Amino acid sequence: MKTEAPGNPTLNPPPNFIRAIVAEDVKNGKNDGKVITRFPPEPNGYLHIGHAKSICLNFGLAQEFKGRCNLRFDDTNPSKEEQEYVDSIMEDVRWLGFDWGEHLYYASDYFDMLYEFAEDLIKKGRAFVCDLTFEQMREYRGTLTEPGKESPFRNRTADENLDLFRRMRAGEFPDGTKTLRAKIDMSSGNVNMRDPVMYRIKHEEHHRSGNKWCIYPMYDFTHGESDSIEGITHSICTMEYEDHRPLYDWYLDELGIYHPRQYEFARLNISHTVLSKRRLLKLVTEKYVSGWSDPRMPTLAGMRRRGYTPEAIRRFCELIGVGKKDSLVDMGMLEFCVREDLNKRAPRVMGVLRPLKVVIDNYPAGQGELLDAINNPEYPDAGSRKIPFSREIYIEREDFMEDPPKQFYRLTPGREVRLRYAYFIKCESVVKDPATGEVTEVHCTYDPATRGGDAPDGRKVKATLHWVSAAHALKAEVRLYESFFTKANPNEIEDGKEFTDYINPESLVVLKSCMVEPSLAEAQPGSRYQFERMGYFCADIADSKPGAPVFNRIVTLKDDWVKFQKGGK
RNA sequence: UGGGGCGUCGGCAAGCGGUAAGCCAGCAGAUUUUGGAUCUGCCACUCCCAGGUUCGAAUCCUGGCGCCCCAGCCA
Repeated sequence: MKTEAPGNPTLNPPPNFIRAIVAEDVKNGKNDGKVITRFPPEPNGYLHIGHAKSICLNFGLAQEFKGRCNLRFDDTNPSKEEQEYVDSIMEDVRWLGFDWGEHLYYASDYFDMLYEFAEDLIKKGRAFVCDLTFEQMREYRGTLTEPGKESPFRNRTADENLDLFRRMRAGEFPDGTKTLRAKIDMSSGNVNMRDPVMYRIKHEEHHRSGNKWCIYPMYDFTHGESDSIEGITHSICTMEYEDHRPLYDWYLDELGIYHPRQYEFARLNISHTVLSKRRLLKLVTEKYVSGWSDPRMPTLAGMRRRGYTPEAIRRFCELIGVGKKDSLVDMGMLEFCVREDLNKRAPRVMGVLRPLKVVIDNYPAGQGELLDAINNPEYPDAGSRKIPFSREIYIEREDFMEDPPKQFYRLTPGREVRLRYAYFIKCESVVKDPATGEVTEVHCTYDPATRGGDAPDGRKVKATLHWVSAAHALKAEVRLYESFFTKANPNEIEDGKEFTDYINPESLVVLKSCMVEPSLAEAQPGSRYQFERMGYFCADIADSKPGAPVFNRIVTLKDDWVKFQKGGK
């Protein structure tokens, strides 16, 4: 089968406030005109479309301004992080089309330096070892409206703190018994500044540093320093970190090291899906889906398996823009991006999802012929192919109606329609299951003069149907995917409900007896097609085999008839 | 009577004192061997509200209102 056409080039991204800041800095020669960004995932889950927005922003900025973007794993919590996640993250970033070159980093590689920074702050009297328990610390922290109280351990001498901290590192104390805290301001309106924890004791093996450490630095104490070490110029993160910026700045200032600037943008929300790691993890661990790469998941792995292209996802990230306000982007926007890409790329093919047998009574039995079909009208280079035609064919069940409404102009008793690339056929009679009354077979006659699909006498038909020759058809499994959640925003949960209550029971419908044209026997796993009139489909990466294809529906075609039916009822 | 952020079309989103871009969706029409694609046209006298400054405000000021985030030894 023909390979798909090349993807759409990425267009110039529209302006946004972060690009404007970066452009201004470059213009003013700040940081010697260099732009160094970073994408800093924690390896505790799979990347999703929300991460794609951040990846496109960070790597996109680096590309545009001839700088670079580092991939840095923010792996400071050994209890949640795993190698499986770092592997998947690297695979997904590459698949999306970005390259970090040599610049792969791990926060855990900075543990030695971070430790020295911590000792430095202790010596400067800006950090202390605290013996408060979990519960006590919560009490001392105060509330959102009341200031906190200072820890009774806050005034230990630098020497004592140093000794204690070294002994923490040496493993002398059990988990949870001591922390290293920054000495800032317990009465700050910003809770992050109320003597935040810098290090905690965790006698746990780390996926990279093994058992070297039993104390691990907190995010706030790690992130800014990591940015500083790497010479990051613009540290871009999501809005919820805005409250952390004063702390980010405090550490860097107290340490007196290179000070990148942090900027925040609003995270992505898309309708009819969830994008929180906690919820995605729940869907996986509680088996609501088959795994992180279930085609219904908004993970990059899921979208890849479903058949989404990296080009479509990048285009989407470009279209939605970057701002600071909460938003809920319509899933239709993402679907538009895949259709836009696949329309130009995907080879056309015929496949009948719910077969209805049609017998062409005046076509000679035992005879057949090969007809020409264009592979992609949007991409002439894709050429054409031959498809077999014979007396018995399958058409889509929904393309025939015995008693149709006026607006239905497909096959119906007495009506003539076109079989794509084949002949005009006219319905003469139907045979029904006597028990159920269901139409099991449609009998037609064809007009030999209309071979190829045009009537020499200029006769017109209203509809063109896709079909597949019964004798030559290849049986295929097709997985129809629909909106994962029934509610536009599954994060808005009514009392007594859970977000999982909004999962669409029809988000996956498996059709085992589809009939597709024989050329699909060679469909390579991962290859994408447009099944004419039905949508875009992708041969499943895991389950599709030559001769026994399995297709995932990526997205339907826009369909005015479906729209009409929905609106009309 | 804590701190931070945000409010421009049904959904995204430009706009940065000179009189509301664009995209998605929707609607109407043309065209069509995919009810696809393509093409045309329509779709915010108005920018959360109220005052004020100004010749002139979505843009500046004041005061309201609404929404989001923060009290992990998570990131």
